[in-house]
Amino acid sequence: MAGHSHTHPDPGNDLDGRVEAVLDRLRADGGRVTSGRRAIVLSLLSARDHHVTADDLARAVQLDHPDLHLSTIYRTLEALEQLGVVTRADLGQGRAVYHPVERAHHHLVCEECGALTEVPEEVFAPLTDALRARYGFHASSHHIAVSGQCRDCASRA
Amino acid sequence: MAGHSHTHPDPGNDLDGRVEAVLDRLRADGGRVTSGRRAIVLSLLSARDHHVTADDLARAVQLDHPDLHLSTIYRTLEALEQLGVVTRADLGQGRAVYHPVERAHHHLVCEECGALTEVPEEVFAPLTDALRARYGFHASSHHIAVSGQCRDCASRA
DNA sequence: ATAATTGCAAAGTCTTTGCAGTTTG
DNA sequence: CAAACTGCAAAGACTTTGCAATTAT
Repeated sequence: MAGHSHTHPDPGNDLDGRVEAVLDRLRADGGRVTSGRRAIVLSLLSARDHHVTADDLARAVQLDHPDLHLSTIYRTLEALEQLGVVTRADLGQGRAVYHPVERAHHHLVCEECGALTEVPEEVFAPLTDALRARYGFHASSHHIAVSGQCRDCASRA
Repeated sequence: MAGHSHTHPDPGNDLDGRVEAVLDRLRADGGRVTSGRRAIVLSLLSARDHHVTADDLARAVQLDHPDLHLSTIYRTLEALEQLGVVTRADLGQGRAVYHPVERAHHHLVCEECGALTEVPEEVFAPLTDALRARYGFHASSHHIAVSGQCRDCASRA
């Protein structure tokens, strides 16, 4: 993403603006905005190419807000999820990752090395279409996790 | 409930024989066969159309073996999984279901009512082929859980 | 005999929840 | 001010593990 070179050294696209937009949605929903929440949203949006666990987020945010408790992270993530801002994807084993709702995608989880691969939704569309047609089942847009072996682990075997 | 043979070998398929076959594999692997393990295997194979959780299995087996502990179930399931006799499928939220390795299939998990739908592997084959071709990712045969809304819950919405 | 299995209790993960004190709008 | 958020501690669901006692082979 080539940056606009005028006055803002903003990475990619206007991060602060997007953060504020999310916070506004929170407010519009009757929620309050605290510095903790702002930090959480910022961290979440900054890492939009990564998937973060609640714990990842806690560690990141706690650099600046040492007292921000994990339970707050969970509660904030829950609020954001309800707003449709983030998606939670269960990877199995009780772990879940969160990420901003942008590109719809699914996940490949390597059972051996744990590697996470993102796959655009389109790849899954034929499947989800078939599930709807044949089973009446409406798959969630961001919640499919496929486990197996990643390329490296498979070739090593 | 048609289990009782008069004098026939079981019409559908010989359950006892299959149980013993599994137990033999256990022995062949250096394992021991206990009455608890036999009961677990029997219960597992009897319910092959159902998916059972470790807890389901415990409740079933404990009718006859009241002292059989949940940890034993888990350990036995782990052994059976290593033998390739059962598969464990993570459904998200830390829950897992086990079932004998027979028909390869995947799962649709309704986020609202929890309903579990089995889908034969063939339906997923185009997807898993694509994942292999495009990402080098080898999906496990029995481990895909798709969450979403089942037909009933979707129509109710 | 001896290595595997078992029950039990305890610990481990990840997540959720009840409360009382703080803060936001 | 009232409603919403927060930290804390505790609980919850599910699974794993260390041990000494038991049991299969």
